[in-house]
Amino acid sequence: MINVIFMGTPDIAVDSLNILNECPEINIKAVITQPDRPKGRGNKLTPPPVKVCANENNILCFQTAKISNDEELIKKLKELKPDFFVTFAFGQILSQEVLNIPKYSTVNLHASLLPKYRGANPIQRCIFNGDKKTGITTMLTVLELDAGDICETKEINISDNMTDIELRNIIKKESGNIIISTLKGLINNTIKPKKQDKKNISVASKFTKQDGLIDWNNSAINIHNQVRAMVSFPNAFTYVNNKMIKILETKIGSFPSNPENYSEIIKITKEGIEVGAKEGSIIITKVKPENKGIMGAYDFANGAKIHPGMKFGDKICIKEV
RNA sequence: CGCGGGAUGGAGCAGUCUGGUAGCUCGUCGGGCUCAUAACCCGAAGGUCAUAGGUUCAAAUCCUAUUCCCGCAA
Repeated sequence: MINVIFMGTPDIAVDSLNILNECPEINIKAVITQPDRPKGRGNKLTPPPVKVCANENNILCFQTAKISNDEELIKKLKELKPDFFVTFAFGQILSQEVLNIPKYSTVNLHASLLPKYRGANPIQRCIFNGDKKTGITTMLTVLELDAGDICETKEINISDNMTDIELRNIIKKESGNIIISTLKGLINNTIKPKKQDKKNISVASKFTKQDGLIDWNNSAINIHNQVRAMVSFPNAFTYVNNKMIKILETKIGSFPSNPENYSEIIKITKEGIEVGAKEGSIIITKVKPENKGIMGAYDFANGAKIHPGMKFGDKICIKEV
């Protein structure tokens, strides 16, 4: 029996926790997650998804804002005598004292092919950059962020229209199996962790609201990648009639590049609103206007009286951030 | 009680301030034109205006309460 303590927070980690929990050779001694946070409309206190999952499965669950300073929790963790810590999107940096607790090691799941895209936002960044493939990596956790030796990797192909939500769901489903095989491999000594290739290191930072503003002087393919990388957050957006609209889904259009028509609406069809960009055009197919729900671009054009010849991005007034 | 927007035929919206015949762009159905069409022309069906009370001769519109949906900020 392998004794594991699982550390994670958001939804993407929930499947892995479930799969580990169902594995007969693995015993989850406890789950560590972030505290409940005020969230959404009305600032309601919301528990992290991993906590909800732990409660449903009657797994011991601790919440802490900073594990490396939580002497009481560290003491409890030592008493549980875990073989491994497994971390996945935990959102906290572990101290050396914490890393020393498990009998074998701390294993981290990371949603990229390390050493590419170290850091907080590997899933969205690889789509944003137009990559054709990414993957999942298991690694030994060290003090430096995502710099530990690599245990196993699994490659995932990114299709041309895949969104960050779709990619996240794939990773969510796949990651449970790779972590189990890594734990077994480490115990049986069939996995020999390898150093990361320092030449290929890159860091993936989080997006801010401002990263969502569409630059219509950008190429059609770059705008398309921006839109599909940001569907969950913060959303690609532009302005029309002095109102903000979020753009949730696009296709590459067929109109040729013409510096005169950057940001101009070329035509409106049932398929969507076609807009000029550098190196091609973009067909907007799904939008979310200010204070409205998600709707088809054609429906939006009907109601909001959008016509060819109008331009996106006019009358922009962005508040200082 | 963090701030704010919204609910009107099948879809997206206007009308509400200033109460008085249910409107716009589409969709659907029927007909016409066309080699043809996501185009154009003619006609039709389809709405307890979120719910419950109140004010009024009269409420989508004003007042009160309720439900549901959404944006922003953290």
